Amino acid sequence: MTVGTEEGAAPAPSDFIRDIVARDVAEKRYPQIVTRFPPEPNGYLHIGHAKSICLNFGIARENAGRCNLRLDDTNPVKEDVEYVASIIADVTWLIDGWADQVLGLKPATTEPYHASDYFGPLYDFAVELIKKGKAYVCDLSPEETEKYRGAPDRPGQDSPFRNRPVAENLDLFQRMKAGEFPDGARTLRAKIDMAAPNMWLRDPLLYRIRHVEHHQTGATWCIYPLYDYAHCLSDYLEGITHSICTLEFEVHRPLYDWILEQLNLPRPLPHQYEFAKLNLGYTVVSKRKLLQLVQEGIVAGWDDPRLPTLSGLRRRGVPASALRRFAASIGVTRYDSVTDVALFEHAIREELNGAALRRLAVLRPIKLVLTNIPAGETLSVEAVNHPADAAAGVRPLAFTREIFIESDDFMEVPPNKYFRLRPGGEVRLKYACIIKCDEVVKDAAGAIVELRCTADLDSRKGGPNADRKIKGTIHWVSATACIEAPARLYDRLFTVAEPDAEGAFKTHINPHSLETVTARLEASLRDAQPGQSYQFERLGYFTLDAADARPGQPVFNRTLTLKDAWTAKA
RNA sequence: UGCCUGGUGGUGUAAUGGUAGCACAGCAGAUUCUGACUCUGCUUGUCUAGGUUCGAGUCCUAGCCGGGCAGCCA
Repeated sequence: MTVGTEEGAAPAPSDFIRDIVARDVAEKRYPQIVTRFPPEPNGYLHIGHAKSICLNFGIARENAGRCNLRLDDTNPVKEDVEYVASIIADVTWLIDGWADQVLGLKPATTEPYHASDYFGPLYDFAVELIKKGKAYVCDLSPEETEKYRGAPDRPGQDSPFRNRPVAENLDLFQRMKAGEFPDGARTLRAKIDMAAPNMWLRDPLLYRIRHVEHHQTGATWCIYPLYDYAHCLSDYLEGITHSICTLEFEVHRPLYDWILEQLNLPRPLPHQYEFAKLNLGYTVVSKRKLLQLVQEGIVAGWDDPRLPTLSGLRRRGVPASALRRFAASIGVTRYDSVTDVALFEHAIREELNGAALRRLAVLRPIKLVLTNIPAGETLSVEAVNHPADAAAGVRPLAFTREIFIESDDFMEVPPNKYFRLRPGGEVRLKYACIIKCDEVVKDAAGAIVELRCTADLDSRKGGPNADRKIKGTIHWVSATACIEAPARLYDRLFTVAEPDAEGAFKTHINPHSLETVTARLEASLRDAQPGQSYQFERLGYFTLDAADARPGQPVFNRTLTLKDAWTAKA
């Protein structure tokens, strides 16, 4: 098998974040570059996360650094272990053979880091903030808190609890932790500035009370830190140097820096940098919307091959290397763009063209009888497994009197420049020989029943007519030696490039995003291997469906069609 | 009418005061036992207006347009 070469094909990626890292390396600001990928376990990872994973792990591998996988699990109400398992599987798959050597896990384990690992130290830091007069316990209700916050163009008001004495704050916070108060009764807030133009500096909440069990820490805690408080300190505790996130966190950066500053921690401190998240045409990349598609049964599950989830893409047959190649090709900027799916499809085709074994299969068959081959006779022809890789070898193909060809490959009244089969016309059967169409047999209703043709057996490889020039070459399978299997033909899930432009993405669902046909396949495909890509020649790339295929009973998913310059025009 | 941030061909990106380049897509052609792959060529761009400068996509000013921010979500 030929492998993809996305790392060798492109120059080392360069972008504004890597420029910053390079500068920090040159100035020796850190002993080692350490990044992190911090998903919240409340959903499945998607192609947008792949961009972030490739960025963070890429920077680590280019700088002999480390990238920690960290589950950002500070909100037990929304999170679940189901998601933890899928996240680990997806990240492992995506970086395997590429950046697995820089994957940071908890020391001496195969466990990823968890923000919940730090609940203890985080509590201690909070006590310190209180002692410094930088945080206070607030008794305002959620509604009152919102009211006091003001609005972007209007300053907020100080909470009446803002100037509580340190001793009282300490006592109250300890009692919050001890479970003395119900959910929502009190919070711990940073004491910053209720008139700050940046809303996130208006005494942001640090801790809230939630009497729920956590999937990692059980019933140990009933107060849970909020993102802004937990994230910067988790970064600090892990020795993260470059904390890379998406643009919507930009307004949080002053708070990230503020918390670390107040604690007077030994330097160097981590720094946050933001980049634009991925938007991809003809799909949605948002956990919330993906969840909706799954829950409403619009797709079959998180790993539905039509979804841009990593598990869906994997099941569809998209190799991890194609995702990496794609990520490298789109770059990293602060410009909020919509990437053309063509860029993604190109990356997939680049990888698959090199990696896929060639096979013959017919999706929509027409029967074709070669009248000069006796019934019951089986000729054998040789087919190559990969035209650009002789080491991939050859295989025999059964060639018989009755075969199937693709219905698209015959037209009674063809348009100009159609160089497939037509009445009285000739075409080459790939790897076999040239045939001539003598007769079109129809039923009473006028539908084509079969084509009767003559084979020029001298035009087989090595024969006297082997080099006869014929414009068209089509694929085929033996009608008597083929096998049948379901082939799932996927198309884009949405009919428009920006399904969520008006916020009603579900009105643009493509009703034809999945068509299942019974394909006729060359017999060797009975033993198709899981995880292997196959190019059904002239049709596209296919792979075994990991969930539904059984040994000897293949089920194929179409990853992607081949580029098609003919039907695009016709 | 608050704050932050961004605008380079159809799309994604590069150019860090000095020839606007690359990839994708599109178009045309060559090649082809895959109308694929490969190869060749072509079309298309610096949001606007001023200013600084020998020279501006880049610096300055003003405007226009887009994104983000008012969860006890992340």
